[in-house]
Amino acid sequence: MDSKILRNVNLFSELNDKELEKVSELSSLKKFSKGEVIFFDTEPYLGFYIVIEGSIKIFKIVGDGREQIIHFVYPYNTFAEVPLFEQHEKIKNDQFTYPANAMAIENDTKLILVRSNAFYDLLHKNNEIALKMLGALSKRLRYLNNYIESRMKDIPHRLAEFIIQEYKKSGKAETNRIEIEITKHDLASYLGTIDETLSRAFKKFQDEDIIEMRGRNIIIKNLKKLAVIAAE
Amino acid sequence: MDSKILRNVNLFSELNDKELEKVSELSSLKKFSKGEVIFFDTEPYLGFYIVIEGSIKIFKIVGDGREQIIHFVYPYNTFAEVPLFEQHEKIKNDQFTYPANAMAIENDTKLILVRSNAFYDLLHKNNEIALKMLGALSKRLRYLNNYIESRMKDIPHRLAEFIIQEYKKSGKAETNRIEIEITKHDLASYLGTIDETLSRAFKKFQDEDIIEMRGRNIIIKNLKKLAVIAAE
DNA sequence: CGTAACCTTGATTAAGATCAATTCTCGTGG
DNA sequence: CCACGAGAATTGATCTTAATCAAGGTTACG
Repeated sequence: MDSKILRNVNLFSELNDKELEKVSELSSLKKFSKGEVIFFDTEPYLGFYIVIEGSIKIFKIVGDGREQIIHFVYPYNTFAEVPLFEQHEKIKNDQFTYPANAMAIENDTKLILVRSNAFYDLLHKNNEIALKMLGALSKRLRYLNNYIESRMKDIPHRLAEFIIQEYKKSGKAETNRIEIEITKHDLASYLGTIDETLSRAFKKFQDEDIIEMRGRNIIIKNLKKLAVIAAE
Repeated sequence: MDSKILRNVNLFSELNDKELEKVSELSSLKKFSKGEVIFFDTEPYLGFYIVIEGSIKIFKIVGDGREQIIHFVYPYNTFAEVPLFEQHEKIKNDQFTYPANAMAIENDTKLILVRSNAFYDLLHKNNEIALKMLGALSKRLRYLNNYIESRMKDIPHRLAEFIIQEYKKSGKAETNRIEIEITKHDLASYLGTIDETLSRAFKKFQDEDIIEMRGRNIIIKNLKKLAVIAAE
């Protein structure tokens, strides 16, 4: 695999050529098409992934088979690093599985798999990497904290939060139009609900003249009201 | 503060005397009585804590003022480490607050506050500490993952999970009796519900002859059934 | 032994899931 | 270019779970 790609990954930015080469040797580029499963939460842990192109979703299956999306991962971000820090012997003996399921949500999704064995040594030698990982994990912890907090609010509330978040992400300067990149089904799952309930929440916002919709495009007509709903 | 106490904290086990002394200098032992607030999520971040004696709860306040307990912390465990790994400049300028609220749940709860400035240097020099922190954070991530997963199940399910977990913790060998250490109110909040609903769930289990209760003592009469409920 | 904190019980209400139909959208082949 | 069909999205009716509201009962402890 070309070690040049790795250089763009924030996690590896401090590595010298030799180290980069080492990671590269034990990493591999993998391609997935839309809907393809990257791993199930029952599979033994091999290593963590970096998204290079496309996007993936991390999800759990609850009781009756419904999926609950925990997050989406976009280029140059990593996922499934957590088991790395278990006792290494256990990973070697396949005693660890992935903590959730992962699936590609776009065609031509390109990922790098970094095998845990390769990474283990590096982590122990290179303090800078450990610190970067700490940064990444703490970011994830903060995210999960927010996630848990927002799960205590009702669905319109969560949807309002989501729309505002997307609005902030998307330039926001000149236009009030945002486009959601995922299917409504995935959005419902991400918000912790089902298609019908999401649909009704969208309808409610339209009836109240807060948004206008055109397929996957949302035009925000009353940001203030939306913010009020999101805030409480 | 006596640096001998610090030696018992797993996080610091690899430190030499000099390093330990350094941490000690910038740490302080604090005592709290039951119900005393350690920090609110609106206060600027000073550093993380280690529980030495007693116990504390970490919680969020949701919309209407109800509290939602995220976890309990017991002796020799740390809490509120996450903001440590933010850009240090921001912490210095008080731009970070604690991520949630913390309160003592026992009298004579003794905590050590490790100020982030002291710790910052250490973390950058001592790879072993960074690795231990990685272990601690990944453990927490796994915990939150489970927490999110269990929040998708109904209350009897979550209660069954809790009872089994407690049963496993408590020796479990000879007796089926377990004692819950926290109030039912805190348990309700931890399970993400209210007192009345928890009470009804307990009643349901008693009516079905799964458990028997005597105050805060639970006698498990049918572990198998309990496991079935917990499993789905 | 009295009072406050803790816990339980019952009746009612509300949010969202489930079940069951439609309707909409869009790509494909005739 | 149109018609068809499949998947996506919407809508309505009903059901379930747990929150809310309102009393009571229990326990612990000064």
